[in-house]
Parts: sequence; C-alpha cells; structure tokens
Amino acid sequence: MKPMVVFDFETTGLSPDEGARVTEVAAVIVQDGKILSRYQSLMNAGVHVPAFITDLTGISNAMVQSAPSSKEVMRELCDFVGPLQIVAHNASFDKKFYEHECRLSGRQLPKHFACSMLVARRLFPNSPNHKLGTLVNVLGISHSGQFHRARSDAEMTAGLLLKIFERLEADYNISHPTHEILMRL
DNA sequence: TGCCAGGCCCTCTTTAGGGCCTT
Repeated sequence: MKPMVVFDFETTGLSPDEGARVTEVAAVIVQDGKILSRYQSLMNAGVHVPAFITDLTGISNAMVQSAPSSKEVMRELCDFVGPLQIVAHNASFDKKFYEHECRLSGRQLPKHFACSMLVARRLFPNSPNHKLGTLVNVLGISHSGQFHRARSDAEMTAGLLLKIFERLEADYNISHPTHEILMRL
C-alpha cells in the first residue's frame, strides 16, 4: 500500500476564526501495518495559551515560548508530509488549522484529508462513541496512557488506522486500502 | 437582546435541526 501520514494538532482553542493557533504538531508515516517515521514539535505562534488548555494538554506558555516559530515548524511539517495523503481524527478540525497555518506561513495548502472518526463510525458502529480515547480502549490499541498530546494522539490515530485496515480486509476483502477508499466509506 | 466553531452525519430530512468530535 501507499504510505499515508497520520497527524494531530494541539491548539489554543477550537477555531482559527476565533484566534486559536497551533501549539504542537505530530505526524507519523504509516505503511504496511507499521509506523515508518515520526515528526513532532511544539510551536510558538506568539499567542497566549489559556489555562484550561494547559490543564487539558499539559502544554504551558513557557513551553511554547521556547519552541520554534510557527513558520519554521510548518516548513518542517510540510517537508515531512510531502506529497503523501493525510489522515486525522475528526479531520475537519485539523484541516482548518492546517490550512490556516499554511496560509500564514506562505506554504502550499494540503490536499484531501481522510477522517478516521467518520470511517470508525461506519466500521465500528457498536462503539459507545467515536472519541479517539474510547476507540483506543474498545479496540485494544496499545498506547502510552497520555492523551491530548500531539505525538501520543497521532500514534493512537495511526493504531486506529491499522485497526481500520484490518476490518476492511476481514469484512470487505479489501487487502490494499487506499486513501480514496477511506474517503468513500 | 441574545448569541457566539463548524463540518459532517443522521433522521421524526431535504423549505431542518440536533448530536458528535476536535482544542
């Protein structure tokens, strides 16, 4: 199968239209049932991190103030992603931040995003809900125990993607899943 | 005055509304 990039943003809020910015990004490249490589960085976008975000993520103002600039991180992220196709959990959220940060950094906008949450709703309808943390527990995906940090969330989403591939092969006889198949489910 | 994200999905739908999920 072609490799895909699974990534996750931590941010200061829910919408860039309200001034929220990215505080941390992580991305992993997945191919043939394995994580091939990883990228992770805190990001200094020059904005205040609200206290409730620090409580949620553990990411503080001091941490982002000593981090590389948003422009530098977006350059590294776009170089890491390259032409690969992208997967994220609740991809509409990450996509709007990706587009916003690319626009601010003068980078090329990403292409289509496949959404592991939408696919999981189709393939795992009996899960009590389709939050990433719930799916990880229901499907027995190994994890570090840390949530709401970009690297751990990206790796859990990658684990979810591999479970999705297993289900596609077992139930739909799809042994070579593509990004297009994920987008159509 | 009152409201305040937003894209996607589902259904008691389509001339709409509410829930989910992300930080």
